[in-house]
Amino acid sequence: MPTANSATLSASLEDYLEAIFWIVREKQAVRAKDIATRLRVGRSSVTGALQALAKRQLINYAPYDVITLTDKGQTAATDVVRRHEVLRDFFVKVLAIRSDDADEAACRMEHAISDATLERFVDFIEFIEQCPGSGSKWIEDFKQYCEDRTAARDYENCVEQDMDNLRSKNVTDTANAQTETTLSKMSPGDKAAIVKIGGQGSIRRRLLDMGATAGAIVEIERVAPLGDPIAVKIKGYHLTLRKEEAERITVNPIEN
Amino acid sequence: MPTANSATLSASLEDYLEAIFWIVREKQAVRAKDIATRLRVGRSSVTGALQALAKRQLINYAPYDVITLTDKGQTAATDVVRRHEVLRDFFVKVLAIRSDDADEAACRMEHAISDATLERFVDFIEFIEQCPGSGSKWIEDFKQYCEDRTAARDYENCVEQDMDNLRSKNVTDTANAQTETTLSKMSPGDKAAIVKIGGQGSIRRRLLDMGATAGAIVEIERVAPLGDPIAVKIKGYHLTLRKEEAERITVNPIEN
DNA sequence: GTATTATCTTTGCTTCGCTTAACATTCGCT
DNA sequence: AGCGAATGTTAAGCGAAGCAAAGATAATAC
Repeated sequence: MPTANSATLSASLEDYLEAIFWIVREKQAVRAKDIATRLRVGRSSVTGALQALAKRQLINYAPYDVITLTDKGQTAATDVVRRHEVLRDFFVKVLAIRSDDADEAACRMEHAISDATLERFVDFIEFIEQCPGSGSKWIEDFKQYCEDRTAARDYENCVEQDMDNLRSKNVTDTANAQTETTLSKMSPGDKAAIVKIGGQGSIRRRLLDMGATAGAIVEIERVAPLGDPIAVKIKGYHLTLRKEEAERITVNPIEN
Repeated sequence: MPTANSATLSASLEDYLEAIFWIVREKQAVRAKDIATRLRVGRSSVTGALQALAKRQLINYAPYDVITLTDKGQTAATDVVRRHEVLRDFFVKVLAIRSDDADEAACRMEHAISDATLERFVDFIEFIEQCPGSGSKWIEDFKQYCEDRTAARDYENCVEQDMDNLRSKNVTDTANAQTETTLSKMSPGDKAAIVKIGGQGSIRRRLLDMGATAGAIVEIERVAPLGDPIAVKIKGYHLTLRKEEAERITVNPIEN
């Protein structure tokens, strides 16, 4: 039943195809050695992969002969390369990730992304580039914000200074300092930016460890009947806080 | 050399761990059957995976006994789940992907994302939620833009109307209609928004097929000495245009 | 308290992707 | 031309992940 033929290409074979694509660009001929070096794989593995690709009619292959992409292979390779480049572009242009890190990340994710998702990434990048007025300035802000945060994280007790940083820059400039409240007063679905984490229990430690310094967003997920265990999400982490802990956390509600 | 023990967890084992995590949440006890159903896998495969997880001290497992996560397993599972949720949140909140599609996409990508990249996603989501003033309105615009585009794509000759759409909404509101030029006049590194694709050669067809309607961004990559073959990138596709083809494409340059 | 059913586990097999070691071929040099 | 080095291929084998079928155990029914 499981025909190993056309339908889908394994991540591994996609990598080989991609490698061939690039080597064709860089050099004239494609040698197995180059593929092996590029993919950090034994030469014999390359032979195996080439045979698999040939069986799928993606490359023209005969032992000891030069390797070329068939039309079908060219199409498939182009597709993989596009996925890679779209992801890398996104990482670089939007997430402000260093170019080589972005490349590596793209390499790993390119095999897992769905068509629909990929197109959304494309649209997103395009949208940003179309909006020099608001969009790219906004992205610039984000990049700046990334740098500040990373820098700030190195300090131990960075709560106050982070707060200042954020207040002055990114948070809405309308004066909402008056709306400050504590986490214990919020309801499920609400979001808030952390202003200050009081107390010094293990919770505080844990929050700081996960990077929940001032400015981080807390989302209230569930509040138990008496308001005691409060389930929140912060930086993607789910966390359950005691009411007394939540009371020591000053936040700035965000209108939805 | 390749120790199969602690260091990294295969994508498959991460899936099992994640499944256990969720089943613990939903039901009381974790039964192998549930895992099998959830992961669409034979029961015997589950046994195998459980043994592998037990060997890595991630679960407490004895034949025919109930399954629980060890502390280490709990940590590992939480980590996987966080990756999943961060990605899903990003897909839903930023890319405006339907919730269940987002879930599926996250499921596939969660095993491939690096720590650094994940944190950037977290920061990005946080940044958006912190900026109700500019950020989320801007994201709303993007969502709107996505819908418009998808709708518009259904038409055959949607160039003109797409153009109107974009002009009135997202493109900078300063009057830059005067700066229109043709693709053949741009230099490497330049970016431009497509205004109109003239002619009716196969290139036009190809451009439309890849979704390069008006508003799409073209990036000039290389221009040959006499300006004849022009290499461009559009929607992630690399494309080589003849000069005469490029002359028929009206564009709106984007200042860098 | 047994009998039936549902659920696990074991066994044995397949595929994939990789490895090392040995063998084959081609290339480059004199 | 011929020899050695570089490169490519085959063979054997390993671990991961999956499957089906058969055996073992637990849960339930009667």
